[in-house]
Amino acid sequence: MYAIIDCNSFYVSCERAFRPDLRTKPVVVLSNNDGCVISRSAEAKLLGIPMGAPAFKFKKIFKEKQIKVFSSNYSLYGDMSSRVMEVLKQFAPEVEVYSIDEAFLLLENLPVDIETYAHQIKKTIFQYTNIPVSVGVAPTKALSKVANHVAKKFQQKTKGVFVIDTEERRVKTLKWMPIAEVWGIGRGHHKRLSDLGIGTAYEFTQLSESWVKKNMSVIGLRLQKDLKGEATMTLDDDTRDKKAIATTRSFEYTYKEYEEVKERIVTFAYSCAEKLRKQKSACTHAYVFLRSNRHDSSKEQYRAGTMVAMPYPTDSTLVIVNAVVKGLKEIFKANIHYKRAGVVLTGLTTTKQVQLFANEDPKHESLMKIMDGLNDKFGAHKIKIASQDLERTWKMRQEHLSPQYTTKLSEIIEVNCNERE
DNA sequence: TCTGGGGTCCTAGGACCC
DNA sequence: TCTGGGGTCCTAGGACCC
Repeated sequence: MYAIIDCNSFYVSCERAFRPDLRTKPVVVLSNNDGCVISRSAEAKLLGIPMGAPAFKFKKIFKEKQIKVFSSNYSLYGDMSSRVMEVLKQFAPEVEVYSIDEAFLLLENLPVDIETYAHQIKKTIFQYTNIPVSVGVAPTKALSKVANHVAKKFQQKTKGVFVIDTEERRVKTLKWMPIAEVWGIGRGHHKRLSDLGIGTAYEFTQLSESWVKKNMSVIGLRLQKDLKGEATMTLDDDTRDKKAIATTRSFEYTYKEYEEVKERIVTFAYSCAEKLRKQKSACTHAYVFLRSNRHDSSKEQYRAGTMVAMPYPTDSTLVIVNAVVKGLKEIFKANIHYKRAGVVLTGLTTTKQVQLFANEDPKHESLMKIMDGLNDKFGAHKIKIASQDLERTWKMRQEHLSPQYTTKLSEIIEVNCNERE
């Protein structure tokens, strides 16, 4: 049987873990730049705050309804996530970390019945991390996601755990499950299916395989089989390397000048190259893109992107920066108000393969080692290259940031003192 | 004033090869 | 009458996920 463990309102729960006073209050967490709502507590949901709500439009409501607002604090969430995953590893030999707040477990040879075991998992995670989770258990991954949806939806009744372990229960659950909520059904597929009169997951399982294959590709077909109870997906090995590495951002303001945009692009490339070396990969291509503000129709709209090839597979910040600047020159257009830009590295290979080519100036490798070492020791972005603005680091609006409870020593001491008080 | 960011996989179609 | 056919690789774009 597969279990999926999913943290409830994860970012909000991370903030609450260190603020017990907020445990029953409405809380939301905002995206980068304090742009829109990306996590809501149950209380905030009840007050009608939708997912993705633009913060500036809801400012008044936040105040009126006394909703506590946080800027996103990714180092905190990342750290809390690893703690949750560590606890999970005690419960199953195989764990697939599926996202920052979810993991699949393969459950076999259990000491107790499966539902009791699922409750034990939930209880232990809360005990060790203060993070509430929901658990769905079923014979296939897609069905376990359905079970998890039920556990979340009927929290009182299920106590956060739902198991699909009989054919009768599978059918009953799928007949209730709205097709739009099924894992793997997005907007496009939902539209196509509802045009056909399909409203529930069960009706979807009754469609002919040829129709599903034709209209939803082999992915849709796999999903259909999985929902029928025939497992087509196994646990993924989550140690495998990424196939693309991206750094993309919206800006706090719009930029018009080439030099300003270039400085941002260089910083994005720098950050990508760092991530690249961390997973010991090299890249062959970089994609650079620019966008105007799509919400501002009074200004000229512009979007452009280009793929640039590296002279050889590389992990050197200097080579990558040169390449993306070349790409930027191709797509930069004057008199545009730029709001968003990004760099995506692709064609990733392991560094070992790269050494076969050995085209790179050998000095780069030792230089990169020193740069990474210094940034590691003295804090990210202390070492920069000449085309980066020395005054700034990331420049993001973060008006409601919580302290670095788990990763900064002074904060840890402070929290402990408060607890003692 | 003000609307996120980082990923995966699949398919169709073009370029190119023999 | 009749104007090949099979294959690979790459890329853009679309679908989806959290």
